Amino acid sequence: MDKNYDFKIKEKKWQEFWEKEGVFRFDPGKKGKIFSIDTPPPTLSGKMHLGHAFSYTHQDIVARYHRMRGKNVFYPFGVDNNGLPTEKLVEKINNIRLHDVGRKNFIELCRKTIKEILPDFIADWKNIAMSCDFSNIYSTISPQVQKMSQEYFIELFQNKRVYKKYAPVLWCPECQTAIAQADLEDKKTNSKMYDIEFKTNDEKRFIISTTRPELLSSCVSVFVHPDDKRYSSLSGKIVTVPIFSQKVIILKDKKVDPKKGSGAVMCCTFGDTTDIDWYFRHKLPQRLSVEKNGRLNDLAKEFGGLKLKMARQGIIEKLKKEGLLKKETDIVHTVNVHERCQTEIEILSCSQWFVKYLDLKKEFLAQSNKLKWYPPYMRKRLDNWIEGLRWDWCISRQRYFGVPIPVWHCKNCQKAVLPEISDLPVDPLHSNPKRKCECNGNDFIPEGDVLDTWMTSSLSPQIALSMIKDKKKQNKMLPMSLRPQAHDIINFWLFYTLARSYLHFKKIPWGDVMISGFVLDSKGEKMSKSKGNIVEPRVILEQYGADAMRCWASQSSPGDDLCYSEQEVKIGKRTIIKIWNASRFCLAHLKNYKPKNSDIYSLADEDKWILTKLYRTTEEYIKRMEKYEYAGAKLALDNFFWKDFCDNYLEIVKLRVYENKDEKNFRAAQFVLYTTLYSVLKLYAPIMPHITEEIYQEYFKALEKEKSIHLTKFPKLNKKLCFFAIARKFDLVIDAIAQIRKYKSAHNLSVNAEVDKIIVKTKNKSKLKKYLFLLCRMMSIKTIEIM
RNA sequence: GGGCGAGUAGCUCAAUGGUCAGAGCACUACAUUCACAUUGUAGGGGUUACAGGUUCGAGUCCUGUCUCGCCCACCA
Repeated sequence: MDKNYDFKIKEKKWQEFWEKEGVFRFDPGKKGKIFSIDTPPPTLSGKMHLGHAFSYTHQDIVARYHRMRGKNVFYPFGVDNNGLPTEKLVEKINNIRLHDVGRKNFIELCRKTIKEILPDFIADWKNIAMSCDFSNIYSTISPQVQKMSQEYFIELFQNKRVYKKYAPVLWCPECQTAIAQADLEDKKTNSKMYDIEFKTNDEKRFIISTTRPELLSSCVSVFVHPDDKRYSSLSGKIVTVPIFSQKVIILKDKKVDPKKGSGAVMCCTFGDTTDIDWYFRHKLPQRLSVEKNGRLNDLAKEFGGLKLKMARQGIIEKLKKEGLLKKETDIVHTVNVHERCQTEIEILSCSQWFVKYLDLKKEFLAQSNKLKWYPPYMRKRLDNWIEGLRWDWCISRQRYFGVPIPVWHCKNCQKAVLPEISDLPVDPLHSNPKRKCECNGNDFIPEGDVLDTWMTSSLSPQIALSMIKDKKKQNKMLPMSLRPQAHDIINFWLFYTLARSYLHFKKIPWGDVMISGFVLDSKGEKMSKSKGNIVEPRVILEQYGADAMRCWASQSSPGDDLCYSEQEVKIGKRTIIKIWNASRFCLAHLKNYKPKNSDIYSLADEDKWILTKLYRTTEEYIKRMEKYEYAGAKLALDNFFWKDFCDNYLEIVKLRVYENKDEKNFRAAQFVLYTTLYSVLKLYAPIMPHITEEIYQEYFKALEKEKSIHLTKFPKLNKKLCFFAIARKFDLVIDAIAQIRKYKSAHNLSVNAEVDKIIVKTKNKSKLKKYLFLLCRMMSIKTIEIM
């Protein structure tokens, strides 16, 4: 073995080897119980961020662990490259806006851009040593996936779970599309509360408070609290809205908070969700003055055509001039913004497609309860979300690059006409139905909207399994074993997948759910471009390598956030070097050694001690890993490897391997070095796949049939190599060694310094006696007295 | 406002209700041929956020308080 381990050369070498040899290719016919993973298909973006490197490492450790436990692991890989996120990326890269270039050109540009950036993007996942089957990567915009997405849409349509309706919807004026409840985010904003004077028909003046004076033209009523005595005489009266002069009625509703502002509030169609509620409950008229492009329309009179912010300024100025603006107060309040672009959302009425599921909350909660959550408390997040659902799922997007909604509308009777399954995928804009409408009509208006990207990615279990040719096998693999993902998309991807699985199959999509936390910067703050505290995985890989990065990532438990610390990546690198050097020592004494079972009859007590510790460590490691506690498993292994094996056992065994006097005794030591080192490597393999592969190939491969350490199985827990009583006795020797080291350290002596006589204090005089000779030789002491 | 989680050494975190609460990092001292200075040995460092309670025994269980983080709701 070389003196130094060069990760830059070796990591690349083994990644290429795994790929070339198809080490992680899935073979449905292979022996072993299947362990299937619903890998999160990363959303296509320029490059991987550290949060990805972190959470994908966790799932990869799990995949590698189960593979080495003898399971047949199905670990697919896909890329989510359709819909709004991809469109936003393409707009950014090419510095264009979708509506400016037109549908055809934009879709072409999307395809071209994806083709250019996809290989580099996928390479990032290979570089962190994901053990996915990369021989067959799915893409959510591929014709096959589009076909599936449309097919399942049609199924929902036929089951009356999907409907189109003219209704108030959440709207992003920036992206110019309807969005869903899940796409909202909170944002704290500095704003102003304006007190504006209204006047009733009989000239009574009163104040309403609003943060959105630009919606005055949309005002359809004024609300006060039923018990608010200040306004009891006003209710039922007609008021005139300032500037726009529409007459509206004053109504009572308990939702009004008398303490807020003046206690009187205007209701607009639509300012917020309360307005929608009032619109339906009080059967109010609609006055929609906000257009889809975020500008006011003619209802806003001279402010028509202005963007909302400009309109607000103009309206405020006019109110001031007319003496109707009584007060401005600075406030900080939270507004809903679109998660993809941070633009404040509007509510407007238009025709959209929805998945009807609000009636299924109870069923969804029951499904959530059937899942095994790691950590368990994450379930509450989902349950909370399900309980708080208020809108059916709006699934249509007024965008271009996505899965088209496979529907035509009959011009004659307005009915929706759907394609045949065998004709999928279709783009209604470029094809016609193959048969006439039921009404005999033959003229159609194609549906131009595309599906919400989550409509497709919520089918990830089906998409992943569709890559397995054997249909029977596919069905048997549902539910899948595990969904690993980060906690930020529990409300999106996890929920939607659970919902789809229930709607289509009445099944849970997977048995286990493992949730990863976030990566924070060294100060515990979120990483963001604006703060300039982003750490790129590429930089870490370049400097310390993938194994070191994985070593860092594996110290956090499921659900826990982790602060990035370069110092801790360095510890990962140190561990790798330690493994390398310990292996060099062991292998130097294992030349031409072939393990024989008979060697165990000559085991010395120190051998039995370390083998027992190994047994216990392996047991603990497996126990932890089965519960997805990779951090705990690693901790147990680190302690064993560093302290028990390197610091103590290797130091003790040196006497024997260097002097090499007794053949049997020597072979026993070799047996232990072989067994322990090999076990340590295997147990480290899921966490640090490259260094362990390198040492396996260097030595163990010649004695094994598997072409990669990652295809070998973990050491079996063998009771024959477990000697609890002797190990307990030998702990006294370890204690004595510690005492002697302490003495030498206190007297500024080197560990090897010769000492004439040392007195060791112990309660187990008789037990320790047996080991005095060993202690003397190991610690360079002439005589030891025990007390 | 509702829900969830966390609070243990300077920092990052361990610890089935059961020995004197442990590691790593950082700090200090010492040690250099023999796997490894990308090292080893040792040392200092604690009112386990606070206040009660249950128990033979509490970092761990219960109640309350405080602080921080996250999710959801509110958004006039």
